[in-house]
Amino acid sequence: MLAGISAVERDTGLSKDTLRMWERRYGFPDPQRDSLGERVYAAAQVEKLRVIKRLMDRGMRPGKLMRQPLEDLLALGSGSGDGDAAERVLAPEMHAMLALLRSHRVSDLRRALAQALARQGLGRFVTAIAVPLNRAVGEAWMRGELAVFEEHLYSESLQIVLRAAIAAVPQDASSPRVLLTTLPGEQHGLGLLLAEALLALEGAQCLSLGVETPVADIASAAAAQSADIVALSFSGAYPVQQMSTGLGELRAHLDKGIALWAGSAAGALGRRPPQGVLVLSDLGAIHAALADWRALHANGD
Amino acid sequence: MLAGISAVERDTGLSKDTLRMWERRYGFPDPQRDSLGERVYAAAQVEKLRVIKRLMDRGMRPGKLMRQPLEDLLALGSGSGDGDAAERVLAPEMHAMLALLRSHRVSDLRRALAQALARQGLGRFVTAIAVPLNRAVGEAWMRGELAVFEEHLYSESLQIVLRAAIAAVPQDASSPRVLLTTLPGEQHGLGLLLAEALLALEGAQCLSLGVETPVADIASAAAAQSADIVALSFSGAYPVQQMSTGLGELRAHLDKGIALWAGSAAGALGRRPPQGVLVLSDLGAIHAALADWRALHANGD
DNA sequence: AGTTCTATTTGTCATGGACAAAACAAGATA
DNA sequence: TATCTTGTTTTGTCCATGACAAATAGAACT
Repeated sequence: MLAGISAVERDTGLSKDTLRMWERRYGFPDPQRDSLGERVYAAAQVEKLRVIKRLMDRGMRPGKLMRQPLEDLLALGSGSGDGDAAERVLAPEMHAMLALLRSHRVSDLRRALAQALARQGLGRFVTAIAVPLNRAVGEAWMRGELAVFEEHLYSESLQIVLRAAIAAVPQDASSPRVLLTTLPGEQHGLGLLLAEALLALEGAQCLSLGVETPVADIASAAAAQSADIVALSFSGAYPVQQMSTGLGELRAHLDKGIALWAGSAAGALGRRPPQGVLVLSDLGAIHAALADWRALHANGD
Repeated sequence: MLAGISAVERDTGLSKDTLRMWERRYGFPDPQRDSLGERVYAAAQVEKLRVIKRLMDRGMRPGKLMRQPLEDLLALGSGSGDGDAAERVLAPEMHAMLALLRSHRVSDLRRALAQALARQGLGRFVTAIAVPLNRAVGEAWMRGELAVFEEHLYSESLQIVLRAAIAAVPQDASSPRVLLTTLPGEQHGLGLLLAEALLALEGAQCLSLGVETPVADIASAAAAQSADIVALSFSGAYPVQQMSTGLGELRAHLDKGIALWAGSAAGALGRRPPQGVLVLSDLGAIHAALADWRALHANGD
């Protein structure tokens, strides 16, 4: 269970440069060396690095995390939830779903998701089930209660259910036309799918490019499809600087008449949102944003 | 239209180290420097790097590609097809689809795909339409006839059609149970989806983990789901060494009774396939492989 | 409490050297 | 002719260290 620096980079998302720098500055990680003098990381250290990465995505700083033992880090992870109470109340069937996931009853999980969807409707399903479940899965992973492959199973199941639901929403030629994608480096597509579901439900005409579309190509696509809105999705793991730069560039490439929305759970961008970009800090904000857009473009634009 | 080394790494898939090394050895790329002495790549060079990368994925060596002008590289790309004749004959409606893609008629493209699927059946659709279309799209991209976002549109459309088709295949509790995924680093999920379609069609019970599952987790998942077969998909861009190492490791983690299949277009692995791994060089090989498996496990295992 | 300024923290980039693994070429052997 | 061995070239990754700007935290000040 030993990994070279390249594998660690793949598995943690931390660059080789960063790994070496941390070792130099903080003394962690502390890899062994093979006969060639190359770093060899023990599995436990890789695990700790993954936890640290996830905590950093929540805004914590590496210098303080680095020396703490793994246990304390895990405590940090579950303790800092700011909406726990609300979630626990909201979660009648969520726990059942988590249990299904833990016992690997995938088809039952998929069925439970589909049933919840049918019962509550797509809109409530997204905000009341999918979003809190996402967070719960992430936290369970960090506490070590969930293996990576279980996270994959969850992600796939939800994706299948959502895609089917989106396909079932009737698509008339209504406005606005929304182009959905993520910037290069953002491989997380679930948020995109959730946004697409809500938008489609509100009668917007959605077109998804999938993940990781270069800025110039987003602009081309928006022009070619005569989109009214370009909606980007960001996960907490996306570097703030890249987000800011990317949004600025895209805004410059994009026709003035096209709105640019950025959905991001990370609050960091909230302070200085680039001009001409609407930051939605929450999937729930989509409804209001769409209403605003429609009010502004009511005169048969 | 200038990019830092980090952006080039993202957009080309070439590591920073490789980019610097090429510059040192071959004199290309030849970036300008900003006021800080950092590399700044012109868009044309990034474009050429992308083409070179794709040619290398086909087995060509960088030393020879590097000094040739872009035009010659493009010629290499389209000329070296080894099945052109067959494809041109097979492609009655493929060209129509490509035309739809080029004119950005996405909903029409999706409809055309769905119609072809309904007419020919899932099996023939995959081998006679999806696979050659994949290749055609890739080549068109390399000739500069297709923008990145058009490739994304294509990929999304095909994915939606395929997922719907797979969901429509009745899933009884028949054997074998197949677990599908890709190794870390392989983000290309279309091949996986195509394989899943064919397997589901043959009555196998498919469970996909999506892309990039760590080796240890694949093994855990296979055990938890009591899979009979683990099927991995590799694109041409996947490093041969990583493929070989990964397959070997996975084979070691996996129970002896579980078969390990690797679908790879790259022939490079064909020479030295790791022991206990069945290499399928072609989606068409799935049928035979499954028949073999069933023959071996006929006695109600 | 809010704002400006300074100090610290942190990630990324550059350089140049080293080396193994892969690919290739050539010669030897069956 | 085809296959195997062996030497050579090509190629990517890794290492160490130094430098610096951008982000953040903390302090001083209005």
